[in-house]
Amino acid sequence: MASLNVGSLGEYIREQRRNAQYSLRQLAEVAGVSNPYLSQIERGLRKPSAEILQQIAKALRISAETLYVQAGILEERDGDAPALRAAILADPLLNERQKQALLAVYEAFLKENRETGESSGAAAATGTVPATPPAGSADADADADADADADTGATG
Amino acid sequence: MASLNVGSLGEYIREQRRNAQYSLRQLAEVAGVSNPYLSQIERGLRKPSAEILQQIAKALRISAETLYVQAGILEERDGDAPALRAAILADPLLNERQKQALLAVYEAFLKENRETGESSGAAAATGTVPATPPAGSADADADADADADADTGATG
DNA sequence: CCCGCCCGCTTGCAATTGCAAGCAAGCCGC
DNA sequence: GCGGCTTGCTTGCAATTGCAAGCGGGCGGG
Repeated sequence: MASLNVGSLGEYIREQRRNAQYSLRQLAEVAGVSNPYLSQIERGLRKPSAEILQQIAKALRISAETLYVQAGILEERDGDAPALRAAILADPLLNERQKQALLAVYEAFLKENRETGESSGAAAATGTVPATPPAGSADADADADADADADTGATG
Repeated sequence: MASLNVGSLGEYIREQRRNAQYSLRQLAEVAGVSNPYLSQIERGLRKPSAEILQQIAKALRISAETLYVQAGILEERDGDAPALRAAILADPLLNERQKQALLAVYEAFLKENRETGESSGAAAATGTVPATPPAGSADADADADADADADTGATG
């Protein structure tokens, strides 16, 4: 696996963790992995197995597939727009009429966004749900420190 | 990972390999893994990484996702309504309002289907494509031997 | 008999993965 | 100042992963 992918995986996990306002130890605990290992993963020093990615994803409340894609072990649904199209078409719980209807709604929204130039440019593009940290802590201070570390990490 | 899953993974790979009429060594070579390791995988003695599964799947000309599902590192798609939910929430081209709207439509369809008991239950099977073996060999004999081994392997 | 080829599997080992124990630094209250 | 707590990271180690070298067996041809 190219270290480039592993690097982006770690950055991605760190980003999601911060979005969720978890400290490294908090996420490690919730995910059931050791905090040093999670640190190494975030810094791209280790390449975690799919099981570990699954655990991390679950703790971050994102889909495991998202992390698999980042790790390069799953193909991206290439093209964000086609991804949802494919998902709609592949959903076994919908019949053909409903699929087409959903697609039509989706296309209408895309068109609307193109015309208004509006989209959810929120950083939570991956559907991250900011979770409350498990324990109270000096959140403001932790964020400040985390930002400084993030700059350092980007160098790695 | 429960050894049960690993066991079924190995059995599945062996089955697909036989369908493709590959010997263990042939598949190992095409997949780019060592033949002893492939043997161990098939017998459930080792739990391969996603990368190895990817290589094996490619050699067998099946989707990697199929093997991921067998290995338990990917959720099976069928009946997995949350997958489309996740896709909607993950789509970066939609804003929050549109995401919620699409989800509402989706939920309405699911409810409709539950009441009518109707859905397009087209099950896209794993689509195994038997491939021709890379080299000619005593296929009949190899199959006979392989069957005997298969029985032994099932005991393990 | 021999040899060569094929088959699947055994075994020992190096590299990798994931962890436990612990470090250093920052912040806060006394 | 101190101690207690939090933070992210370092380090050594055990277990696991994947491989190379090789085994034993079957088959066919000389």
